[in-house]
Amino acid sequence: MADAAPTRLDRRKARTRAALIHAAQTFIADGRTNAAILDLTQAADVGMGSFYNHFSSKDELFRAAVEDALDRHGAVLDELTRDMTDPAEVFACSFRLTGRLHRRRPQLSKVLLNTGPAIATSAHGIAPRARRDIHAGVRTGRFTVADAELAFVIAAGAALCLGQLLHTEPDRDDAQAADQITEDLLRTFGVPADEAREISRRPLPDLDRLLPGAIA
Amino acid sequence: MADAAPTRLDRRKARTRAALIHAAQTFIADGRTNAAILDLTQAADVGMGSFYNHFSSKDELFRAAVEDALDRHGAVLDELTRDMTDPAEVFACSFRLTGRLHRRRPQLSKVLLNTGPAIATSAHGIAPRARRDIHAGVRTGRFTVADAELAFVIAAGAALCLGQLLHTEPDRDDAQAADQITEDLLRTFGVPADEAREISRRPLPDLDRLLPGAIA
DNA sequence: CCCTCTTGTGACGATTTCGTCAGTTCTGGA
DNA sequence: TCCAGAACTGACGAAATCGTCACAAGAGGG
Repeated sequence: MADAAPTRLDRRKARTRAALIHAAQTFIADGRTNAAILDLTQAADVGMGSFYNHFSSKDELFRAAVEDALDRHGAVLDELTRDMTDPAEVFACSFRLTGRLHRRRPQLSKVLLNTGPAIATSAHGIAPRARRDIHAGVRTGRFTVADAELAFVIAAGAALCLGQLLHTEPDRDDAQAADQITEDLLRTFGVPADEAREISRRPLPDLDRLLPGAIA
Repeated sequence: MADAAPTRLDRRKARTRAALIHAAQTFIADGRTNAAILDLTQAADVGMGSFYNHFSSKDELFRAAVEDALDRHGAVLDELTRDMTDPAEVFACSFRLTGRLHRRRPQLSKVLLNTGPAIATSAHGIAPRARRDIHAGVRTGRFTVADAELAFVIAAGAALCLGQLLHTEPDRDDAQAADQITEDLLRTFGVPADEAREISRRPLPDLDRLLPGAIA
C-alpha cells in the first residue's frame, strides 16, 4: 500500500508511459483517434512491443491521455486558487484561466474539445472543481440558484463552447471573452451585477508562471 | 438546375442512401465511429459494393449522418415555432423542446453528444436557429447582452451539457431541467426574472405529434 | 420486347493493423 | 562481479479492412 520511493526502474517505466500519453494527446488534439498503434509508438519514439507493457488497447491509452491532460490542468487551477475562500472568486478565476488556456495551450484545448461534453461528468480536471465551487456557493448562500447541478451544467457547457468559439474565430480576444462569460455566469448564479463584474475583472496572476504545468 | 420530379430510379437510390445514413446514426449514437464499412453496410442491409455509390469514405458518411440528424431536428423546431414572433419565445420553445429530446430520442441525442461542441458551429440543426434568435433579440432590444455571440456560446453549451446530464442521471426530470435552464438563460440574456419564468413555463404543443419527424 | 443506362452486389487481391513472442537491454541486489 | 527479474524491442503470422471490378438486377425509353 505504502508507495515506496520510486526506483530507477520505476522511473524508466514511467518515462515510456509518459511518452506514449504525450503522443496520444497530440493525436487527440489532431482528431486522429483512429491512428494505428504503430503510429502512436513511433510518435512516442518507443518500440512497438512496449505499448502492451502499459496499455491493453488503444482506447485505454486515449482514456489515460485525456485523464492526464485534465489532471494537469486541475493542478494548475488548484495552485492558482489555493489561498481563495470565496466560492465565487474560485469559480471565476478557474473559469477565466480555462478560457485563456484555449489559446495558450491549443493542444490541451483540442483534447478537451474533441473529448466533448462527456468531460463534464469526468472526475478529473476543471469539472469536479467547478461543481465543488458551485455547490459550496449554493450551500453558503453565496449563489442563489434553483438547482446547483443545473447551474454547473450551464457553466460546463459555456467552458466547452467558448473553446470552440475561440477556435473558430481566431481574431477574438480570448481574455475579454472569458471574462465576459464569467461575469454572465456569476450573474446567472445570483451574484449582484456590479459584484459579478468586479470579480470577473480582478487581475490574474502571471499566466506564464502558472501554465508551464500544462501540456505542450 | 431545376430539380425534376423524382423518378422511381431516384427513389431507389435515395432509399439505400437513407438506409446507410440511418445505420451510421445508430453507430454514432453508440460511439462506434471506427466501425468497418462492411459493418455499416450490413447494418443498413445493403451490399458492400453499394457504399461507394453514395460516399467516397467513412468520414463522408458520418458527416452526412450528423447533418441529416441536425436537419431533421431543425425541421421540427421550425414547425414548432412557425407562428411565433418574439425571439425570446422562439428561443425558449426551441431550447425546451431540445431538452426534452434527449429522453425521447436518445439516438439523436447521442449523435449530438458524441459529435461534441463542433455542433455549435454547424450550419444545421438548432445552433444556427438559436444564433438567429439571439441576434434578433439583441437587435430588437429584447435581449440586453454585451455580446450576442458569447450569449449564444452559453446557450449552445448548456444545451449540450444538459444532454450529458440527462444521460448520466436517468432519474432526473428532463422537462423540469430543460425549463429551468431556459429560464436561467433568458435571465442571463436580460429578460426580467418574472417574464423569463413565465415564458419558460408556457404549455408546449403535443410532443408526440411533433417528434415523429426526428430519427428513431 | 429489346436495348441502354443506372444502381446494386459480393468476391477478391492488396494493404493495413493487430497482438504475440523470442531475444536483448537495463536494473538492483547478493 | 554475477545473476534474476523487469522492461524494451522489432519481426512475424493472423486477422481485419479497404477499394475495385465484373456481373446481376432494375428502370426507362423506343
